[in-house]
Amino acid sequence: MTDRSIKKNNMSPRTKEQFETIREEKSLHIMQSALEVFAEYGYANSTISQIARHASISKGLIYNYFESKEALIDAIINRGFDEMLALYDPDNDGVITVDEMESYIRKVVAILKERRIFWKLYYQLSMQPDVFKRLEVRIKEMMEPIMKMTVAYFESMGFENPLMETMLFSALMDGVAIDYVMAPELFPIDDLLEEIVSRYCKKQTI
Amino acid sequence: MTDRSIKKNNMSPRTKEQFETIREEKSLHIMQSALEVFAEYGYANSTISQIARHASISKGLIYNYFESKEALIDAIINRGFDEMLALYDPDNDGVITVDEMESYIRKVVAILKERRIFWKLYYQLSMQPDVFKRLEVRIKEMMEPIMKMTVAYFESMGFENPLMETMLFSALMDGVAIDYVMAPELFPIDDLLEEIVSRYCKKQTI
Amino acid sequence: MTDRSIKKNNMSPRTKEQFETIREEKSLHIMQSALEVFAEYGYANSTISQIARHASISKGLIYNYFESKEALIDAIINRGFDEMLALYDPDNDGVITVDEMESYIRKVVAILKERRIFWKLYYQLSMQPDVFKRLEVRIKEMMEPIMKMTVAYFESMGFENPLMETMLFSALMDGVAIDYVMAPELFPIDDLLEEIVSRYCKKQTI
Amino acid sequence: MTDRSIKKNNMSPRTKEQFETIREEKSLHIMQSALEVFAEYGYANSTISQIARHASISKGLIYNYFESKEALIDAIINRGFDEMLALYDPDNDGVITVDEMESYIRKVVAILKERRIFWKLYYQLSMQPDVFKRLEVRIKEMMEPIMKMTVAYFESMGFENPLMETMLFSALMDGVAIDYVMAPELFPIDDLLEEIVSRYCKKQTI
DNA sequence: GATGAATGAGGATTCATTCAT
DNA sequence: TATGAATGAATCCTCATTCAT
Repeated sequence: MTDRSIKKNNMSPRTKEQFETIREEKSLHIMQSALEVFAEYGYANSTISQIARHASISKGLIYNYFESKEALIDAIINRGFDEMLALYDPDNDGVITVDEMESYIRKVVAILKERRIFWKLYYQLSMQPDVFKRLEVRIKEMMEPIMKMTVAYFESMGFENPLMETMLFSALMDGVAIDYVMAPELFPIDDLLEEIVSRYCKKQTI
Repeated sequence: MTDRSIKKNNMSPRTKEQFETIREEKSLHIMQSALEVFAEYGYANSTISQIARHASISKGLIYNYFESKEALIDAIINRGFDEMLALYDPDNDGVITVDEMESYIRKVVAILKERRIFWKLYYQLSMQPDVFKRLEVRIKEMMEPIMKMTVAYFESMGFENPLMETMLFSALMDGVAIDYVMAPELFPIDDLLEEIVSRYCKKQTI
Repeated sequence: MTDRSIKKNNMSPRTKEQFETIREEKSLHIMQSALEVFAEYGYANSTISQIARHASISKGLIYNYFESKEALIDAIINRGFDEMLALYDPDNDGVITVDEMESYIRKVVAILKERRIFWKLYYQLSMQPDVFKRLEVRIKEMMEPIMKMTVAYFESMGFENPLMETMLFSALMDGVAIDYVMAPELFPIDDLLEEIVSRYCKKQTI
Repeated sequence: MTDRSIKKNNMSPRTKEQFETIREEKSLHIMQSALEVFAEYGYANSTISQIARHASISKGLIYNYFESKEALIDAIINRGFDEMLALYDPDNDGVITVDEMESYIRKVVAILKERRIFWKLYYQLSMQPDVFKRLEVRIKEMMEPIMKMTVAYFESMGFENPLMETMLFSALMDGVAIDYVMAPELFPIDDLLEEIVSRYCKKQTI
């Protein structure tokens, strides 16, 4: 009560901060709702009306926050990438240890599980030629350090052909991700995770 | 019957077989053109007009051969599946030898290379929830014998957990396929093929 | 006056007059901003948001002063007309002298130059059928005395067909106004003004 | 009857010529219908639906013939210009005689009367800043030879300041055109025409 | 008075599909 | 069989206007 009266102590307009908070929250809400709809029905099959309904807002409001349907999906994807980078952060310049590799693999799987819907949409879009073009640059930016790290890792592990090993490893991870994302209930990702870890991160003793 | 064949003789219109051949060819031509357009622009972004233009025919004619855009894509996919099955034909009920496994892997990659565009479209569609539903049954039908075969293979090879090995193997093959299909010029599929073969089909000698 | 300065001293609320002055000023500010936007982009292409931005106020505030976009443009036009009438004031009931005619012509041109933007908008709107209907009555009201005066003038000057002369004169003035308003830098209105004056207001001496 | 049976003698597709005829006719029909709607309600207030209804066709068909509403109005204006140029054709390089000037003035008025609706739309649009920009180049192209001719005429007629005379004359013609186009029933254009002719094309005899 | 988030009716445009020829 | 004109439902997007604060 007191709380409330403080908040609405007068009829003056909202402060800049209040507006910013609203924008931030609503923007996220729209992105989340859109993500769900896109992932469920596919980007092309989802309509702005559907998203608005799902988010319990009006169509027009979406355009108050995003220039277009395309800008909306771009924002969603970019935010997803940012989140992943924040979680992942591969700023290792030097040698990757076995432990670090294990940690990386586990992180990838954890993110996959936590944000499965996002990754479902991501894979859906990345197969779409036109969207792919828009994502290409960011994807390359993101993948490069990871690839480098992986090559370095396999080198340090004494593999004969680290580059090929990296490609095999990447393909495996891609395949695991897609198979899981498309049918999580059928895909025992945790078991596979352990297997992959034990296969790629066994500390070579003796 | 007789009546008909008599009529056909003067003014010599085409025979029934000729008609059918023409229909068949035209139908294939449309499917091929559509495949190319779909793969290039994505299914949803491709219009019937575009396909007609690409095939150098009229819009209307497409509807003479296919009920709808959906029927067209279904026909393309089914034909692709049929082709693959024809090439592959895994009717081995019994034990799979190492040679057979190698042959299988090589065949998959060969098909992938030969009909890359088709597979690009296939992966694109299979990520699309609505299309996926239509494909699901056929995919499962196709995959089941392959999965069975693979499990049997790993069993016969004495793997501890053949089912998991199969999933890892499938994920790897999926990943390889997707990575290749999306960026063939960057992906050294032939090298990887040899590596995979040597890894999974090494005759375990003592 | 005294009153006002007293009240201002103790944080006290503004007087009624102050409020009205503020309202009046803000209202004028909005009208001026809107005029500029309308003239630049055209009435239909201008949005309330644009006007608000141009006036550095919020959208909502505009509706605090004007019922609607239509009411806003009406207010602008009416104010422009009022200003013109105030400047012009053709309350001559009797005979118009040559000097009066000259003065009238000069005034029209002066107003045109001073408030070019307004007239640009005016011509823009008057060509728009729907807006024209709303303006029609006022325009006729304004034009009638001017027309009458002009007819009387040409009569008094001994023209054979004063009505036609009036129409020609009006058309000329209209044409000059439009040509100037649309491309002021290309149109030597001052030279033309002198020519028109010398042509229509030469005191016919013998 | 016979005629008809010839036309529909078989069920074969339309020939290229037939299609071209259809396109040409329908395109003109749409432009004419759109012109009427635009002139009546103003460009911005007219909807494609309205035009379609007025033309008794579907909305979609309009887009089969014109890329956009903008392209439609551009086509209308350009066609109007072309028609005028075809009628007018001022390829006089040398001296303009009094008769030619008279003929020109009469032609302008005749065109104005014949295609009043078009000119009403034209003036409406030319006041619209955005449309004006698109028309500007063509207008200048069209006006230049006319202006040149007029200057030459006034020069040859021994006027002191032919350039200013040309501007006055143009302004007068503009004013006449606009006044007539906006309210033809109130504007005695034929009388004015005679007056203008007699004023500007009197053969100066001694 | 002032703000800008929110609404929703309305308009331009697209495109699968039909149909007359 | 083959053509492309024609349809109209569906969709994106805009923007005047309202409203809570």
